[in-house]
Amino acid sequence: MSSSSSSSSDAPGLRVTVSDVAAAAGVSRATATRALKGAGRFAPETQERILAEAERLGYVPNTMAAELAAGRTGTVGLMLRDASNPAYGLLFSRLQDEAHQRGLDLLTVTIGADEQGAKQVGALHRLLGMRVAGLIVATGGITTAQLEPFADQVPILRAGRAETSGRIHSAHYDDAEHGRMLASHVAFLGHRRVVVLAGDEEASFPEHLRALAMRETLSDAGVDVDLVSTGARPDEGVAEALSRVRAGATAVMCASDYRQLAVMRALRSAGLSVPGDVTVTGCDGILPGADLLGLTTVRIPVEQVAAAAVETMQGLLTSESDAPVRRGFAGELVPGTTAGAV
Amino acid sequence: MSSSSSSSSDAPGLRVTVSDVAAAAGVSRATATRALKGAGRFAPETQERILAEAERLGYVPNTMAAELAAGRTGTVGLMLRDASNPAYGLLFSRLQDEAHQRGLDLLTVTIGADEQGAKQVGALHRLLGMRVAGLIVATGGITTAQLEPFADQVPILRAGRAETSGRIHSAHYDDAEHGRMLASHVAFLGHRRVVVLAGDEEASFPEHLRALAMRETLSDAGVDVDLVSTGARPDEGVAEALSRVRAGATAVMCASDYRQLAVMRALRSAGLSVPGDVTVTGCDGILPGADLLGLTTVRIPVEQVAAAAVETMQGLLTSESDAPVRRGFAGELVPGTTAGAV
DNA sequence: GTGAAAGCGCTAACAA
DNA sequence: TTGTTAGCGCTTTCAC
Repeated sequence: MSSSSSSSSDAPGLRVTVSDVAAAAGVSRATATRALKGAGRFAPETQERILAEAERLGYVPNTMAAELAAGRTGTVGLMLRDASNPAYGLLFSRLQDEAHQRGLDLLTVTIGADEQGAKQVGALHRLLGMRVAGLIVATGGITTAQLEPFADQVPILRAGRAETSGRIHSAHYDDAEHGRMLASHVAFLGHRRVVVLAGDEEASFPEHLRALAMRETLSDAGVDVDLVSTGARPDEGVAEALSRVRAGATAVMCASDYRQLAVMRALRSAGLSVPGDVTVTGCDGILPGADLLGLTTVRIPVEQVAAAAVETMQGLLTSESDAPVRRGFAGELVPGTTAGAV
Repeated sequence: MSSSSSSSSDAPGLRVTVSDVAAAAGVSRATATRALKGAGRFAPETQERILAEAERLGYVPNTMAAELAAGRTGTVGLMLRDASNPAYGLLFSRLQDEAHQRGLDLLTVTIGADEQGAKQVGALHRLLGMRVAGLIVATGGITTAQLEPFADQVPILRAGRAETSGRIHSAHYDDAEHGRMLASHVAFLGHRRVVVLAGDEEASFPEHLRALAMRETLSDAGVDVDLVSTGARPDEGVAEALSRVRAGATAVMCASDYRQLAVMRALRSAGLSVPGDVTVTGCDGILPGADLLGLTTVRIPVEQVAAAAVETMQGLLTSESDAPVRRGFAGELVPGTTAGAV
């Protein structure tokens, strides 16, 4: 069938190169390349033959070679925070979907939430080393300062959390608004003394933002606020919160659903009822089964943030606009059964 | 400071090449390469100088070029099922951790649970196109037949679900055992008529395995079994299950925690109490807050599977052994409050 | 210990 | 329409 020279039958798929395909089809490498990707000029019937040979040989184009030669990359790098947290898992999933729909390829590396700075930078370099066309950063573990040096060489967008640098774009949750929504709800329910439980700035910036907004909103409403700020682990500070409850607080506002779960556990073993004795709120709204638990929370707009992130990235990739893009999104209050009137 | 020729100051990091570094340090490309990666021969002080220049210029090695030239890849590809499911999110997270600890780099692509075959193959080719050194497949969406052609060119390991092909390795959950564990528990509690609710073979193979094992174990114990087999969506078949309960079944065994949640929702709105009126069980045990809901389930051994997967892959990468590796792991029964004695 | 040279597999002008 | 010719940035013998 084929009238080429020096082709080996029974070729091992991944070792097949364009040259092999070209030889098998009796054309030059250049023609094969063009026909294979359907760009440039070539005779339809030539293409047919080439495609057939490629298929027959099990040709899988070498992406690295292609991108190296072309001098550009078709992929966008994604740095993700540990996906064991469903909120990040979902964000990951949605980012993937959006990218896929828009024809962008995503290459993902993840970093544990608690990794050292060195590892974070390592992951960053791994992606940059592949010369990704753009970078989406969905982890708070990497700082603006670490990102900034590369900002004028490749578009960088932070997803999930707001950015302060003028050179880095973002599609983020409006966590301050989330805090306000929940705080208003609690104040409206008539609570006059409230504990706000959150990770500190270091441990979780989003939680920190939420907590600050809660405090402010509550204070403005004339509510007494006990701010308990702790580390990253959800059970930290729970005991402290409990003692404040015993001292008279009627509600515990948690900066995340994880903390809310931890508080509910503690309350349960302390024999206190929710919301009978204490009102509890969280934030995230991603947990499957949250409805059965009746969690009072805010459902964060993961889908919107993901869509905005990918859309913005695509815009940055095609246009040459320099203006920093910043888009914030607020979620929706989910009034559950864990919050009650005083 | 530097006595090189034709170097531009203020170089843009990602555009810096070894040649630039070499020139800046006054050595040849070859020497620079060696010193940079600390392999081969070079004078310690030369290396020092080269490293310093690299640092100063913000050199980020081009991975594609490196791997193309070297003819090998340092990364393992990971095909992941949609991480919005916490069980996969956690698996993802643990695989990452393990790989990281063992010095393997993971490159991830994900595919929605419901994607067409074409997209799955597209993702597979994307990874193979990068000439990954190995492939870990953590999605049921891709079939053995699609994988097999490549099995002798690159080690392939399936994570999570068992493999039947003799050329593909696996580290998987022992889902049949999970089914047995739960069924024994329910039989032990004295239920004599039980509904088993699961996705069919097509929709979810693991669920299918669990369900079959449940049915067999229950039957062997002399229990009447109503097998309700449906599609992938967790709420499918719930109405059917309910009607069987009304017809006398005292327990609903779900093949996943998601279904368990769906059943509990339905039961709640139907005014039936758990476990008073009906016993409900699930499987997965990954949901945060499952303890608060009192879910009766099996906690699948994600950590063990992830560790085995990466460990095995590393072995395959280094040794030349051909023997298929198959390792199955069973989880632990989590007796909750959703299952009661008759 | 260091450098020169020959590619890795592919793409992209430019000729033909 | 097709082929020729240079590379992309890096690695790696193999001489010096």
